Amino acid sequence: MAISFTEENYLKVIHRLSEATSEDISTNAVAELMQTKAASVTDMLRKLADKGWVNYQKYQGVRLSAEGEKIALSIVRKHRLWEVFLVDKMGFNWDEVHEIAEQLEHIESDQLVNKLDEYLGFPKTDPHGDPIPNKEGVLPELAYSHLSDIKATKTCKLMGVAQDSAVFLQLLTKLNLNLGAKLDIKEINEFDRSIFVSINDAAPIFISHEVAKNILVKI
Amino acid sequence: MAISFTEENYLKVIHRLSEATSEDISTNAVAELMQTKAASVTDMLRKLADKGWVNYQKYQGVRLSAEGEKIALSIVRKHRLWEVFLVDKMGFNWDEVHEIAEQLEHIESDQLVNKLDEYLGFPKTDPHGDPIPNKEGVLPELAYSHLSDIKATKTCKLMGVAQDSAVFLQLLTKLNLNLGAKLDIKEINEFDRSIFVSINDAAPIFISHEVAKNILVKI
DNA sequence: TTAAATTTTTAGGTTAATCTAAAAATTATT
DNA sequence: AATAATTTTTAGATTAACCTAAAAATTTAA
Repeated sequence: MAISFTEENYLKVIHRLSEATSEDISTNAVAELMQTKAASVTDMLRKLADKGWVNYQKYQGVRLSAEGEKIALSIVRKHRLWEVFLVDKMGFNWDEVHEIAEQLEHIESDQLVNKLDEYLGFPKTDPHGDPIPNKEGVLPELAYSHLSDIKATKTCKLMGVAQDSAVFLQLLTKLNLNLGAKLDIKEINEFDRSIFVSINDAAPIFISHEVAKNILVKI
Repeated sequence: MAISFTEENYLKVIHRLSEATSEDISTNAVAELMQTKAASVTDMLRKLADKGWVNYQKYQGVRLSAEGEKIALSIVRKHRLWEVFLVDKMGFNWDEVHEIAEQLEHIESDQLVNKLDEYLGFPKTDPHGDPIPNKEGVLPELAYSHLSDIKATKTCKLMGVAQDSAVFLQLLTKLNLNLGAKLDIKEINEFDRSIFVSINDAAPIFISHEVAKNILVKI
């Protein structure tokens, strides 16, 4: 069935919200991420339900159907593969690719996506460490922790970020916090939950809880 | 000023029609290429004129303004660069890339286009031999002849095609008529204007006038 | 457990891009 | 040059995606 860019974006947003919870997704939550009004969301949810891509009962919130999930994952796959392309082949920085990938994710050609995947060497994650679904829509399992959840001084490796905003990514770059960086946690401060950490064996620095919450590490 | 995909497609079509003539372009001609109705075209032409991208007086036809020309050329540039990408990097055949490039040409990022151009080695033509405008919108001059216009037996080189349809391109591929092929014209038949020609020194074959009209050669 | 606050939906409109049918203008033909 | 044929425009609708304002349902709090 034909799908519009807008419908794709709704499915993507519902998918994103569903990853964080097992509850049904509220109209308002969708509205906020879609940067639109709740009334518009209600209209669209009814339409998506008619097409069989979501399960929706009014006042009860929404969740993706199996088919909706499949579509959402194919968009995520395209988004993340294009991000790899932009960074690895086009030479963009990791904080510059999100907006362009938002456009490229809507290009429709399974053949192209699969050729791109091959051309990039079947990457498992995008430049922010987010997992890339394979052709069948299966996400590789990556068991990462939020840096903020770590309770003891130890060594870990930066594997991803929980936020793609340019300001955040630029800050990380400035601090030398790139994908793969080695982190030696020296101290965890109870007072403000800041972390005193050495990055790639450099002199240790303080990292705020706010930043640590958005850093994913492998222990 | 913001521009929609549809507006971009109208400008592209008017540009294409303008290349073939110095006259103003008729509403019907635009309607045919846009696969829509004349009434819809009239509406859009008024809108494009309001935005300053075309000069349009009702009943008098339309032509691109300087600014409209600039936009159209930037779309052509993107379309053709993406076609090179699809053939050279993704491994598509020249008859498979048009539809995908129709989508990719609307991706908005000057930075991306220029990086792509560089990545591809600043190609002068696309996989069909069509010239690629540079960053400034200047088309390289390629003085090619239609094979059908050649009057005497001689040797020439296949430099491009005047049509991108998949059936035509697949026929050329079957006949070994690829970009760069050497053509030895052995005979030109007055009766049906067919051409007896040897391709890359193979045994000569007959090529119809209809096909010859759509082949561009360098003498 | 009722009232207050919040969330969600409905009702009624708007805009962009399209359509059909009819009217107006232009071009071609006798 | 008048009429016929064609092209183009106008008028009035339609659809997708959005909006605001008001009504209805749900949740929270007194």
